[in-house]
Amino acid sequence: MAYWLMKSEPDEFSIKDLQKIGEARWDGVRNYQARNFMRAMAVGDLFFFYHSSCPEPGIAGIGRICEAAYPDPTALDPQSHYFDPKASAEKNPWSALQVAHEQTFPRVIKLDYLKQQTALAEMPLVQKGSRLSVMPVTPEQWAAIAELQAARD
DNA sequence: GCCAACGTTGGC
DNA sequence: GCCAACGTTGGC
Repeated sequence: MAYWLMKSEPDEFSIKDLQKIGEARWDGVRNYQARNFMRAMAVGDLFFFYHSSCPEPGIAGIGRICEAAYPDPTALDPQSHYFDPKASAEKNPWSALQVAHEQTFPRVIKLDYLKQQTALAEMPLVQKGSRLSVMPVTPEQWAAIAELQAARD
């Protein structure tokens, strides 16, 4: 079992949206590095659900992978915001996942607080200029964040 | 809304 | 293969 972190703009899709519907497709990723991480995910893997481009950027909860990577249908849909004219049914470079809600944190663990944690200094998330939207999380980092979360409630 | 940093595109 | 121009991300 592996750990990950995935970013989403809460205006588009938030941890509460996932909680409401229970399970959802994670799609629209259009970056090769992020896509490669998605393809490395296995059923049962856990991920931190991160809220980006919003008033309070930070980790908002936990989700679980319930279906491994498959071709992202939004790349083929001309109506979709994520439509890729270069993709075809035969050759679709983009991947989607099915994810399930696991936990919504009572309070978002804010980015500025995460940045203060020396245990998390290696995470792309806290590094200047990094825009990676899907990234691996080490067991140590996962434990450190879980501890931050537990310590506050 | 600004802008730094990054990824992608395309001419050469 | 280089690199300038452009588009996007995402914090602030």
